[in-house]
Amino acid sequence: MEEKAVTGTQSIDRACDLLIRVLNSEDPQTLSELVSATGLAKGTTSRILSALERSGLLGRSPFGGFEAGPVLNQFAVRGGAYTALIGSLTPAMERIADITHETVSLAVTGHNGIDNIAQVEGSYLLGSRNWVGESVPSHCSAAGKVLIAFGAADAPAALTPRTVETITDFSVLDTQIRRAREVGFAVIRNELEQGLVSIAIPVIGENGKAIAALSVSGPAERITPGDETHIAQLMRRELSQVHGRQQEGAA
Amino acid sequence: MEEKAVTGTQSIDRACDLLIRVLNSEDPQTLSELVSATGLAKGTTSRILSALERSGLLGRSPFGGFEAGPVLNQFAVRGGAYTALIGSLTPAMERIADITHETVSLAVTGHNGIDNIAQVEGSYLLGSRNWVGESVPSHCSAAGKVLIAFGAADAPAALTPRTVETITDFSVLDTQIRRAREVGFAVIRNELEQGLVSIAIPVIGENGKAIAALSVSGPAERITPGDETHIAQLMRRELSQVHGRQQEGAA
DNA sequence: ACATAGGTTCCAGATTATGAAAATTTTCTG
DNA sequence: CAGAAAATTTTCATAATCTGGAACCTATGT
Repeated sequence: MEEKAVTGTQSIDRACDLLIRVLNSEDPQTLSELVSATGLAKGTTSRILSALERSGLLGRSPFGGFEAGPVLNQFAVRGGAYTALIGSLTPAMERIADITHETVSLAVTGHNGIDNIAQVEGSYLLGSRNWVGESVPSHCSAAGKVLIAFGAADAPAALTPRTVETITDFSVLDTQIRRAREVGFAVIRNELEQGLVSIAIPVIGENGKAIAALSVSGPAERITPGDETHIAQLMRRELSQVHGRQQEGAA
Repeated sequence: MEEKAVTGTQSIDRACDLLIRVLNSEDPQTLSELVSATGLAKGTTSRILSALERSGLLGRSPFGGFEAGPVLNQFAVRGGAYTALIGSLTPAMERIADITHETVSLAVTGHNGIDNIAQVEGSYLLGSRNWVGESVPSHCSAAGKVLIAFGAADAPAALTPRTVETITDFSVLDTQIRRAREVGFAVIRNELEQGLVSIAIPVIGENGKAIAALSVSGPAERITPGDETHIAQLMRRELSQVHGRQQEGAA
């Protein structure tokens, strides 16, 4: 289990870390904040950030902090790799939301967990907030379980608990994964957040592998254990009516 | 005129260059392609790309090439810094397109030229294609001239010609910039592409400086020199009706 | 005007990135 | 399917590059 150390890229690893920290921060990050967050030397940090700024990957907020630069903002405007997938599935997601009145989400395997890439709100007032752009651990999300079950994601190295009901035992997780593979859907109930229930099915790409997960989420009071199979079937039905290929998938 | 060499970031500069090349390519880029494009050693390139992939900034296409990774795709889904600006100006752009029947574009100062970040099509069949996500040099676009005139962009170091009518003389450009500052709009006519006319006005931010440029583009046969002032006035009128602040601007 | 915090530049030193070549994997091709 | 060719990754000795502490700026606030 020895983490084989990768060498020859210290400065690049540091630069990537800094860049990603800035991209994942809501507000511009100052040099000092990044210095204390990373523990790097002030001079080193300044030099790396300047290089990233020079390349246009980072930019400076008018009030003096680092933020995403023109190159990446331009990239965002062009729309990332998920655009085609989201576009092809949005109609189905809207129909599912219409029928269930619950929030419908689309997620893919991200670099560090499961990335939520699209969401359609249900009509209930009490529902999930918008978590597009956020990531969750794979072991405590329905989408994550389904993506693991269908070979598109890995379980995290450590099963960090989010609630008292979060799965923290690999054998339990494994059992659920196997069951998900059998029945074709996965569920979480109070495992990510108290009172939150979510049911997910895989979105299968042209190569027969899962490329994303479609899920319905709502409060445990509304979505009973008896509803789970029904909701999964509903999602499968609507998904099967998505005509044509879903464009190139996303990892 | 000596380019003062920046030192201490060779590897990071190379990594940024590789990353940006991949992001700006339509198709996944293979190692070999990137090696010959950059002239770097094979081993070095492989090592740097692996580091970028490890961080999630880059990913591997199923067919074996480098493409934007999950971290950046997730960033794109969240919507970049321009989202608020585009959102607040889209209604005005649509009204302008309705009235003129021509294509209306929004551009900001990018890292290497002028970046087109939004576009509304006119009703004419003959019109500009969608160039959202692309960049043009500042000296041969109307948006670029206006952004230079209002202090939001710089002229390129070299005035590379795009057509026989492209301005290649700094004194001519300077005269036009000064004129643009006086009349409040800028024009290109056959300077970016034969037959293409574009008229741009600045979008002024809260701090009184230009943050973007709004432009109308169409064929020279339809947009005569006599129309220029008229179109600029129309744009200014619609822009002035954008209620409220335009959110935080973009550099 | 002074002090303070935040940021940049400098420089000697050794850790770190480099690139040629070998090893490995993948992709053609007959 | 084998065997060759191409593409990619890994290895390793070398020195060039990056590092980090301290000095040096420059805003901001008192």
